[in-house]
Amino acid sequence: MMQESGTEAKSNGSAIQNGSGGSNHLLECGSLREGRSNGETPAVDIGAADLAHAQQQQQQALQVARQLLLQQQQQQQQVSGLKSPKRNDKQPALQVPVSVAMMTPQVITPQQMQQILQQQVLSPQQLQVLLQQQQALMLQQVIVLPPPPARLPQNPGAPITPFTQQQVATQQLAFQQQLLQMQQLQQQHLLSLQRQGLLTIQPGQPALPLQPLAQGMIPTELQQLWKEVTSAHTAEETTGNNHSSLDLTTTCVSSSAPSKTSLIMNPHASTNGQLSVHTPKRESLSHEEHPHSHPLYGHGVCKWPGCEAVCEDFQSFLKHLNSEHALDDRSTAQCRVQMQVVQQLELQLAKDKERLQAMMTHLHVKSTEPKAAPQPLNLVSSVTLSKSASEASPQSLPHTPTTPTAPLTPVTQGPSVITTTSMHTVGPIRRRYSDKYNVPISSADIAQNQEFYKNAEVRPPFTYASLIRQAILESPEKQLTLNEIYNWFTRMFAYFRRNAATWKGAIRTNLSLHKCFIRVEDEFGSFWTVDDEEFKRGRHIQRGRPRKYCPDENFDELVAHNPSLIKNMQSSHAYCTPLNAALQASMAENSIPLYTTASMGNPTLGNLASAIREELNGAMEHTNSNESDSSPGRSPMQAVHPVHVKEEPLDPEEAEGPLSLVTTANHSPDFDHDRDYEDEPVNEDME
DNA sequence: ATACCTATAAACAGGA
DNA sequence: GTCCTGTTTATAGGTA
Repeated sequence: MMQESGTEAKSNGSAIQNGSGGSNHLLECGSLREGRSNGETPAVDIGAADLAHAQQQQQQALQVARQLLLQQQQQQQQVSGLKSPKRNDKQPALQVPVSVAMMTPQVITPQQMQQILQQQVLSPQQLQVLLQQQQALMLQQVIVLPPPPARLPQNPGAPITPFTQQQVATQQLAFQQQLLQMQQLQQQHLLSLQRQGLLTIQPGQPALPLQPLAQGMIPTELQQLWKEVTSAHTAEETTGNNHSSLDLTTTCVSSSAPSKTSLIMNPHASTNGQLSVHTPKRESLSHEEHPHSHPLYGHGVCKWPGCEAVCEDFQSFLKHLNSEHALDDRSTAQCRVQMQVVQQLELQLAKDKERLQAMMTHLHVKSTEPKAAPQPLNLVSSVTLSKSASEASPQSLPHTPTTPTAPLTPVTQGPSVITTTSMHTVGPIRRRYSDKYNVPISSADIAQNQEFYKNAEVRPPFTYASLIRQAILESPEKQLTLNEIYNWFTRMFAYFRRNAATWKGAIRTNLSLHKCFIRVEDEFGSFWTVDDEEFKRGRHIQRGRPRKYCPDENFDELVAHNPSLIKNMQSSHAYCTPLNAALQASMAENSIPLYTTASMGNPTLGNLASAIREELNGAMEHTNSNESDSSPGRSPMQAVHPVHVKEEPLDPEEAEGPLSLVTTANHSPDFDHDRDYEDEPVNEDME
C-alpha cells in the first residue's frame, strides 16, 4: 500500500508534468505524449443543492417571464386586432412607452433610455415626449398609486398598474405577486449566478438585467414582428382553444374570469419550455368566449399601456378604446413600443433559457432516466430538470450517452450511456450498467462533457473499463501503454489528477480483469488494445477461477522464453504450423494484418489473439524448442509483436476449435452470448 | 437468494 | 532495492 501510494504519487507527478503546458483537445490521444492541458482550473465548487436551487429558480423565473411575456403579447395582439396592420410602417409615434414602466422601477432605466437613444428609434421630438411621459409616470407612481398592501413586499419593480383600493381584486394581487415573485426569483438567480461566477454584473448595470429596449430592432424587424404578431393573433382566433404549456396568459388581467388558473404555473411550462410566440395556441379562454373579458380591460380599468382610465363597464371601455386608442400615430407608436417590450422579454427569455442550458450543460445534468439519480451527492433535481430541459429544447443540449449506472457524476445522458451525478468527493465509484452491461461510451459522451470533467474535480460517471476503452479507442492507433492510459485519465479528468490514490491500481486491475482488454507486446514494451465486441459482452475474466500465475507454464513465460516463436508466427505462417487452416482462413477472410498496429483496433483481434494463444499453447506442448529467431525486420511502427496476449480462461467459443474461431472472427456478436464459460475447460485444467 | 458487475485494497511476481 | 507493470485474490456495495 505504501508502495502503491508512492508510485502513484510519482506517476501522477510525471503525468502532470508531462502535460503542464499548452492546451489541446481532450480527445486527441495522439497528443498524449505532447502534453496536455494543465487542467489546473479550480473545480467548480457548487453544491448540489445550490445547483438544483438555481435551476429551479431559473425554471420558475422562466415560467413567470413567459406569463408576463404572453400577457404583454396579448395586449399587443389585441391592439393589432383593433388596428390595421397597414400602419405598421408608420413613423414612430409621439407618445410612447408606458408599458415599459411595467418592467422596471424607474419606468425606463437609464440604460434603456440610452439604448433607445442609441437605436435612434425615436425622433428627438418623440424622445422629448417620452421623457415627459416618464416624468409624468413617475409622478403618477408617487402620487396616484397607493402603497401596495402591507402583506406584499415592497417592490419597486412591480408593475405600476394603478388601482384604487376598491378595485383591488384577487387576480390583480395574484398578478402582482407573480411579478414580484418573478423579480425576486430573478434577483436570486442573478445573485446565484454571481456567486457561481457565471455572471458578472457591471457596476452601473441595473439589478434586473433587462436588455435595453429596441436592442437590435430595426424598422424592418419591427415590421416583421408586427406581421408575425398580428398573423399569430389571427391564427389564434381561428384556431380556437388549443392547450399548450402556456395556458395562463389571457385571464390574468381579466376580472371576469377570476377563477381561471391564469397564474398557475403549468407544469408543462417548465418542462416544455418552448415559447412559441408566433404560433400561439394557448388562449383557451379568449375574450370571445367571455365577452366582457378583454386583455385591455380589467378591474374596471383600461389596460392600455399608460392609460389606466377607469371604465364603468365593458361598454364604456369599448367606447373608451375606440375613442382614446383609435388608430393613430400615438397608438401605433405605443404598439411599437409594446412590441419592443415583447421582443425584449423574448430576448430575455431566450437568454435565460440559454443560460439555463449552459448551466445544465456545465453541470452535465441531462438524463433520460430519472432513476439515474441515486448517487451519493447527486443532483437529483438537476437530473429531473435536465430532462425537462431536454424536452423543452430538443436542440439545446447535445445528447450524451450515458451508462446505466455510472457512479459518480453529473451526466448528460442521452440515449445510450452513462448517467449520474454527484459532486466531488463522492466516494468510490459505485455504479453499474443497469440495462445492458458495458454500453460503450461514445466519444461524444466524454467530448461533450470534457471541459467539465477536465476542470471540475468530479468523478466521471463512467466505469473504469469504459474509460479505458475510450482512451484506447481515441488513440490514433487504438492502442495505449499503461502509462498513456494514465495520462489520458489525468488529462481528461480533473478528478484523476487530484484523486490519484487508487485509480491507477484500478486501471491495472481492470485491464487484467476485463476480457476485452488485450495486452500486446512488442519490442519496445507492451500496450493495450480493446476488443470492442468483447467489451460489449461485458465479460470479466472469470473470478473464482484462478488465473494462476505460473511462470513455468504460463504462456507469457513461454513466450518470454521463446520470443522468436511468436515473431515467426506473425511474420510468416510458414513458421507457425500450429496455426490451423481455419485460423489462417479467418485471418485472410477478415484481411487482418495480424498484429500490426493498424489491426489492433479490430474487434476480432481479441478472439484471434485468444485463438492464437490457444493454438500456441497447443503448439508449445509439442514443440517446446526454440525456433530460429528469424523474424523479418519491420519498421518500428509495425514491429508489434503480439508476444503476449492476456492469459485468461478460455471462452467456449474460443475452445471449440477451428470452426468457432472462424465464427468469432466473423463478429458474431451474439454468438454464444449466454453461454457460461465457466463450464468450459480452462488452461489450468491442463496443468 | 443468487449471480454478476464494479470498485477497492492488497499481495505477489517479473523486469528494468 | 526501487519502481513499474501486470496478475490474482478478497471484500464489499450495488443491481437484475
